[in-house]
Amino acid sequence: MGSTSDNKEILQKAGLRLTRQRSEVLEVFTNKKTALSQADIEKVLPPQFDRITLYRILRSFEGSGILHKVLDDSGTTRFALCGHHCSEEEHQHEHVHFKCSACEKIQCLEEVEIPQIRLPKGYVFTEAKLLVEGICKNCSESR
Amino acid sequence: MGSTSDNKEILQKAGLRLTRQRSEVLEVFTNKKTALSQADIEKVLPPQFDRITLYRILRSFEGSGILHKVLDDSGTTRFALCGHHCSEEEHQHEHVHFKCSACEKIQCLEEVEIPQIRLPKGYVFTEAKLLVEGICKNCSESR
DNA sequence: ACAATAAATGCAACTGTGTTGCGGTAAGTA
DNA sequence: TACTTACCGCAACACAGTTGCATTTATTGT
Ligand SMILES: [Mn+2]
Ligand SMILES: [Mn+2]
Ligand SMILES: [Zn+2]
Ligand SMILES: [Zn+2]
Repeated sequence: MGSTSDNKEILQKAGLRLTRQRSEVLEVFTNKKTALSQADIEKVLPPQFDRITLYRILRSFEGSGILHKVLDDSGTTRFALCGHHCSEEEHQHEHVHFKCSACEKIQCLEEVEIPQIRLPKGYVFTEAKLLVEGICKNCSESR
Repeated sequence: MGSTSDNKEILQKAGLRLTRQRSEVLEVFTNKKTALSQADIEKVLPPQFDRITLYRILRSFEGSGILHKVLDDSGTTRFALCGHHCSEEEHQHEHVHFKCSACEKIQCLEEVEIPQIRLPKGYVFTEAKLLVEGICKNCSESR
């Protein structure tokens, strides 16, 4: 449950002003625990919430290390809350993203690290992004 | 260099008719060896080439195992040529995709396999897609 | 509490990608 | 060569992404 003071802290740390709109968006992310597309968020936000404002909030959150993009071959961009260690200077996301083919939800598996990759000679490694598809815990248990 | 007979074989195996348009698209993929977005392809194709035709060719190639989608957090879908073992029934892509932050090109590293991932209890593994970012061989050598 | 100021919002307008329907065209086949 | 059906090309539309600019509002200092 994201309290107002939590939101305030998060935004202050990021050097962003605390506005009603940003709080609402943060609420959405702390309630749902999955990666969300802009459309997903719009569905749960009040209908008068401005589309462009949401768009800019998402980008600014991404830039300042509050959210990170999640890879997905569906074509639509999704975002998820960053962990502790992310800042404007550096994002740290060496964890796995899991997409459930039953419920279609994508979640961060913060505890699952991406194994070391051995690249061919000449290639320089910077970062790895791993999407695992399968059946999530929820869906595999509920049957 | 993709010869016409190569193209014919590829399409026949996929159960698709050999048309001028499909040949042209296949040419593009065999010449450039990177993953390509629709916009990338349009740039090199003759300008009168129909956008929707290209769209449908890409989807039908994907469905029949000639092309596969490549994950990318840029938002635009990219495609790359599948290896030998892909068919309409099953795609096999347990290899790494590499995105160069200098030239922005994405290529398949067919020889680099995705390591085994150990998921938390309750999660069922189906498939993994890995994008590695860094500097490609070309860019790291040419300086 | 108030004013100053810089950041953030809201609206309009536009670009580009993705998607479907349908009538015409041409590839495969006998 | 003629037939059948896949494929193409065009029109039209849905929707995500993006920018400029005027207005509002959170923050900071008085
Ligand atoms: Mn994550
Ligand atoms: Mn590949
Ligand atoms: Zn699920
Ligand atoms: Zn490069």
